[in-house]
Amino acid sequence: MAETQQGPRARYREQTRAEIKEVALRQLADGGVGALALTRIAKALGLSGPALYRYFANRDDLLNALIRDAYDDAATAIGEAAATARARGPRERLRVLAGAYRAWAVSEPHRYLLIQGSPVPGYVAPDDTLERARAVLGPFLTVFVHGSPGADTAAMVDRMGAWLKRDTGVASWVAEYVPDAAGDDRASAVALTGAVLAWSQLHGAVGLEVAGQFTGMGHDGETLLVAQSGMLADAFGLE
Amino acid sequence: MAETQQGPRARYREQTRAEIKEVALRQLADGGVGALALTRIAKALGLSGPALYRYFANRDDLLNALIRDAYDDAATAIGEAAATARARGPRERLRVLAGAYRAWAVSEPHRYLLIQGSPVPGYVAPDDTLERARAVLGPFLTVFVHGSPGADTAAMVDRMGAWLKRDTGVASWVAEYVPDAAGDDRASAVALTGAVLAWSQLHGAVGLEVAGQFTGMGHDGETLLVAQSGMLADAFGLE
DNA sequence: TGTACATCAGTGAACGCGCGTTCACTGATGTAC
DNA sequence: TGTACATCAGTGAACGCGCGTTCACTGATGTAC
Repeated sequence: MAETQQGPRARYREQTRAEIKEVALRQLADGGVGALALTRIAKALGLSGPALYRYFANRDDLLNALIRDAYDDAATAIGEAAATARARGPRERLRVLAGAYRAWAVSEPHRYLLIQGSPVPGYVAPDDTLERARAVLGPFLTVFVHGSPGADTAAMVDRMGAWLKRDTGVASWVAEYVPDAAGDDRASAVALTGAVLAWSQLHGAVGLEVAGQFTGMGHDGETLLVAQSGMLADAFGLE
Repeated sequence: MAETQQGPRARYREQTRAEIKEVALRQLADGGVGALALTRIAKALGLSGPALYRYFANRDDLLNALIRDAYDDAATAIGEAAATARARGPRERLRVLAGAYRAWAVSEPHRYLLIQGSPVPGYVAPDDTLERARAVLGPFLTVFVHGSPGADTAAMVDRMGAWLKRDTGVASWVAEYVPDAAGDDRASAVALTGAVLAWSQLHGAVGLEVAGQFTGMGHDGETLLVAQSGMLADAFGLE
């Protein structure tokens, strides 16, 4: 936003920050979170260790930045898919969104693991994480608003309804993505139920694929996704 | 098996090994895989560091043992649930198995993460891991043998059928758990499809719950599972 | 346009830490005759 | 039952390593007048 007002120094600074994150991601890619080491990043960039502290307060600060970026990137990918499929029916929109989610995760598994993998011990997520995570899931809400879930899902819809009543943050999030459900408690709860179910299914399929559990089966991450989103669409009577 | 033939020395050795694993699990529980440190385990047991090398060749060896145990424990839990529900219909059996899977995972999240979490970087799984993982999933095969999956799942059934033809290991695994499908390629593929779908769904639900993503929603791990297994049962026309 | 000053990037030395692992050893426990 | 020997648990010292982070500093770049 204020970028154009920044002098060359600030621009150079931003660039170096980007380079640091780039190297950090490469380390993450071939060594996991444990392999993220400031000293090694510095060396890779031809800098001395302490120089990095000009750009990030400490290791956790860098980790935070990477996580924020990952969420934002994922949200963008999902958002674009949602925009593309806006005119389609809910059933196909679900498939497109699921495909976009998987595509992003599979193309950069280490970033997916960063935001959805095992909780990093000792790491405390910053406050805005929740908001960013919601930006990723938001488009899924729109798929299910007009769905009518079956008997097995009834209990979950009730729970989600209660949650909406209790937590104004969630309520306004739902309202933001599905404004046509404003005031309709039932529709909001249904949308939320569908989104959480979709999230759970996606995490299962993508998490297993990323962990390499499907190797040898014949590449079926996409096939699995089609089967799953079909099931979910059926369960909500989507067209 | 040969336990009764072992002298007191061997028995004592087994006991110390167990104590080491116990402390290791405690470390895992409150610090993740990165917190597993031989020297700290030794200190906790009142031993010097090098003493541990009498019991485990190195850190990876200990990790292997923990992973093996976790798989075996999970397999036992699922196996017992399967035995309990043997007389029930497939729909309810699925729910019971899913509940048992979740119960085990939630009661010891660190062990679940050990076998299903992010791949540990640099760690190479031993050969018998596959076999143990199959022991966990085996009972799920029996649920779906006589199911008739819908259109969206057709492609996946085909893939699984091809996999069964290609990989004799999988084929014999399926044959072991669902002997009544012997020679019936279609039924075997259907059973395998259902099991993989169930696995994926369970991993999603349990993985998110274990990562703490559901906190604040009101405890709905079980509700989610009921919704999911209901959907899956519907998709396969289970009774 | 030139000068004085402030800001900022980056350095090198140093800190304390905990880690996995090896080695040569001591002393207790079990085994063979 | 007693003795000689082999086996095994455990120790303490030591290794090299890479880590995050602090500190006092140098030199270049930007800014104000």
